Formats: sequence, structure tokens, C-alpha cells
Amino acid sequence: MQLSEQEIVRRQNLQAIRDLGIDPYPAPQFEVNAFAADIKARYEDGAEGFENLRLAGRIMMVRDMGKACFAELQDSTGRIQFYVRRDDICPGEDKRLFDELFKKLLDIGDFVGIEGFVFRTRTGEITVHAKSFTLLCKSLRPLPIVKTDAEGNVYDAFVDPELRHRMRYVDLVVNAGIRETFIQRTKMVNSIREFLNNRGALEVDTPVLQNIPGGATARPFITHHNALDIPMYLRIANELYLKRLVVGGFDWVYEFSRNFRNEGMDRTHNPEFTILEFYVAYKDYNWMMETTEQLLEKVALDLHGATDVQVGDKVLSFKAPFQRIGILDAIKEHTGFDLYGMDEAAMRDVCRQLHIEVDNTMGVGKMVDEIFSEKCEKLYTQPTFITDYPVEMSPLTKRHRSKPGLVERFELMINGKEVANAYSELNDPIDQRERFEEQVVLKDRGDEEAMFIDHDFLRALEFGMPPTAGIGIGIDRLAMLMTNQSTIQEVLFFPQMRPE
RNA sequence: GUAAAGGUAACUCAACCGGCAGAGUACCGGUCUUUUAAACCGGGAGUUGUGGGUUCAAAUCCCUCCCUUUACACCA
Repeated sequence: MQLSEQEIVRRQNLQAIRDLGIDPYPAPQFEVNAFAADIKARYEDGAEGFENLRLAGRIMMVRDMGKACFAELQDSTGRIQFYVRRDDICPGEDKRLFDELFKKLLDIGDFVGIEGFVFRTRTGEITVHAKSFTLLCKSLRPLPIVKTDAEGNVYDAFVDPELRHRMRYVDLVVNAGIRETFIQRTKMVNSIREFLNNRGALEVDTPVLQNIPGGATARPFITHHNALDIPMYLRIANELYLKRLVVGGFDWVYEFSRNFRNEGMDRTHNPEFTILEFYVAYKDYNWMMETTEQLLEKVALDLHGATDVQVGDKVLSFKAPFQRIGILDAIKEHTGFDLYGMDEAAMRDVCRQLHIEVDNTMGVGKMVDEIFSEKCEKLYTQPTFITDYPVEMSPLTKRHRSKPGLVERFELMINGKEVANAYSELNDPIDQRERFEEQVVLKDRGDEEAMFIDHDFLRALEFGMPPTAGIGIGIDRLAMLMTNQSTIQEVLFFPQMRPE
């Protein structure tokens, strides 16, 4: 391994610390009783109770003043300045602890614990006057040092997306605000969980390794089970398993499902991603729209204290109710073509007129989907339910109660992207079998994403599934909206990357 | 997959028409007991992504390959 000059220096410092009889990786716990952000928020001049404070964190900057130093300690709550004076640390003749250890052998990034009292410097900075310090962990690699001046100008920012994502631990240490995005994401998930639990929903786990990758149209990752000597698939959705649980008598089940799809990667797609799915017995998609509105309104309020959320240069309103429009009405509105009841050949012609590429593998459903995503999707900035899709593109969805050829389905579009997909679940086992068989035809025509037939799922439906409403909500995409991030990589700690 | 822009020190970036590879931060050595992008003096640090070519001379021009970013396309 080729070490840089700075890495060599740090290893030499490590040895020098050991030569002083100090353990650079000590075992005993360091009891912490104070945090940077809390001290800065609560300290007032002359206030009591700010003595014998113990803080721990990384040294992020040192300003050496000779026989005293100012340094900055970064703990999990933020940064605070601390002050170290030689005569405090080394009251006797032996000054090595200050002159050698503190001034020369400690580096930016090292973890230390300090004990001392709070005061305010002449320039007004709230500072911990450290009477002692303890090395807690020696850091062997230099951190990129990001500096911000009084006007807020940032210098030497650590900004290369590749480096930031590959070394997220460095990103989190060095770039203020990154942790906040992830804390918000977790708050969002907690908020959703609370919403569901309060309504009596049951959180469940279902298989990630599946014999038949069902519940969505997508190309799966394939793996192999050695003992059984069979191919296995990483799940592309958990829908069919949750519905089996509804068959089994659970009225409301949900799962935050990590799904895997073997497709392209870009700023809105990662090979593994999270969808919340839930299924509720005796409900339909109208009920689901109302529930979705309530859920998202609560999430916005929990995270932002308001139903308006700033996303890029737009303000999105999560105030219920949301707009609703049928997909064919939307297409008619934005293209002028009325596709209702149109056959495949006529629709091919429409696609040609709209300059949308079609091929032989595409049925009516796929073409409607293409036209909508090409011409309409990006127009829906505010949360909007797009409803009543053609039956051909919805093989798991119940036929519409009054509109022939359509199904009771909606997708929720926000900021031009699909965030949720929901429907009144198809529970007619004979119809479901026929729909699967139509998928097989598509697969034979070359559609790699068409569904497999899941015979066990059909068997379950034959035992009877009550009328059920189900939904999948893209958690990563929702997190992007709620944290105002424009790429999925910024809401995943470790987005997928090519190996180094 | 397509297109554009890129890859130079640990970080952020320069280097004009091909002419000794630089700056700030960081690092190393000094001075300074309330500084704050601390300051001041001094110093070291590079296989310019890879491989080839043109040339007296290549970070720079040409070709190959690798990688990245951004946009588009596919998908959620």
C-alpha cells in the first residue's frame, strides 16, 4: 500500500503516542455529560451548571497560539470551540503532554474527550476551557477540511459526488447538513409507521428471496439456491405475499419492502430501493385515495410543521384533498386524443402521430402508459391522483365498477414523478388467472418485464380474498420530496456504485 | 445505452498558441497564553486516469482503453 506523506506522518505520530506510554485506542468508556449544540443553546454569561462538563468528539480544527490552543470539537450535535492552556494540562515541569501530545501528535479527525468549564472569549465565542483531555482514537487518514468564513463562503468543499457517496462516512463528518437529510428520512418513516400503527395496521415481513418474482413488471436479479439447486429471485415487489396475508385473515398489513430491480441507474433509480406497501380488507381505491391524502398531509406536518413543502423552486401543497383525473381524460386534455375504447391498431397510429416509438411487444396498456408518461406525467407538479387505467396495463387490479375496459387504479403524481400506485385489488381468481395468461402472451412476444404466473397466489385467491385496497408508496422518492433532494443518491446512505 | 463536459498534490482548483507542473487549504519546522477561514516566517509534497503516437520538447495535440459528472432514454 502506497501511503501519502500525511498518512506516514500520522503513523509516526501514532508510534510516538505509544512511546509516550499513551494508548491511542483505549478501551475504557469515556463518560459524556454534555453536547456541543446544547451548550451553545443554553449557555449564558455567568450561568451556573457549566462546570465539569465532559464532551467527546473529533478535533476538526486547531488554532495554535503557542502556550495555548483553540480547537474545535465536533460531536454528534455539532461543533464547539475548546481552549487548552499548557499550564492547565501540564502544571508541573513535564510539559510533554501539551507540547508533544496535544500540539504535535494530535491531528484533525482524532477523537478526544475533554473535561472543563464553559466561558465566553473576548470575541464572544462560547468555549469550553478544557482542564484535561483524553485521546480516544487516533485517525490515520486526513479528512478534507471544509472551511466557512464569517460571510458564509465555503472553501475547499468536499463536493465530488463520487467521492462523497463512496466515502459517505467522510461526507457525514465533513459536510454539515448531510446527516440532517437522513435524520429527516427516518423521521418520515417513523411518521408513516405511527400513522399506520395508530389505525391498527400490522407491520409484517415477507420473503425477499422468491421462487417467482411477482407483484410488478420489472426485470429481477437472479440468484441460485445451492441446497435446493433452483434459481431464486430477489423480490421486485411484495404485493402477492401481503395479499396472501389478507387471505389469511389479517385486515391491514404493511411492510417497508426493500425491492431489487435489474434496470438502469440514474438520479431517480437505484437497483435496491424501498416501497411501503399496505393492503386493507373491505376497502376500495376511493378509500385509499383519502387515506393516502391523510398520510401525506401528516408526514408533511410532522417534518415541516406545514402542508406546504419547498421542493427546488416550487412549493408543493400536501393539503388534502388532492386533484383527481382519469388517465384517459388526462391524455385527452393534453394531447387531444380520446383513447377510450380504441383498439390496438388505432392506438399505434396515435402513437405515431405523437412521435412515440412503439414496437410489436407493446399492447394497448403499454401504449397508454407510454403516451401518458411521455406527454402528461411531467405536467403534474402538485400531488394529483391519476385514476382508472386500462385493464391491459394493470394485471392485478379489479375491473372498474362502471367503466368497461378500465380498472380501479390510481397513481399519485408529485413533481412530475410517480410516487404511489394503488388499486382495488383483483380478487376474482378466474379473472386473475386470465390476466396472468395475457402476461405470458406478452412475455412470449418479448416483453422481459411481463409477469410470471404465480400458481400458489392463484390458489390463495381461490380460497377467497375479501375486497381489498392496496398501495405501494416509493419511500425514496417521497424522501427526496420531503427533504428537497434532487437525486435518490442523496437520500440513500450507500447508493449503488461501480466497484472501485 | 446516447450526448456533452471532465480526470493535475490529501481537498478545491490554475497552468494562454506545445516550452522548467503552480496556488490556497491541509502537512512538516519555527514565533505567539482569548483565537476563529487566526496571523507571521520557512519547508516538503505530483508516474498530470491508462497505454500508445506526433515532437527537440506533451498536463496541453492525435489514437486506444478505463473511470466520473451532467443531461436524455428505460424503469419506480
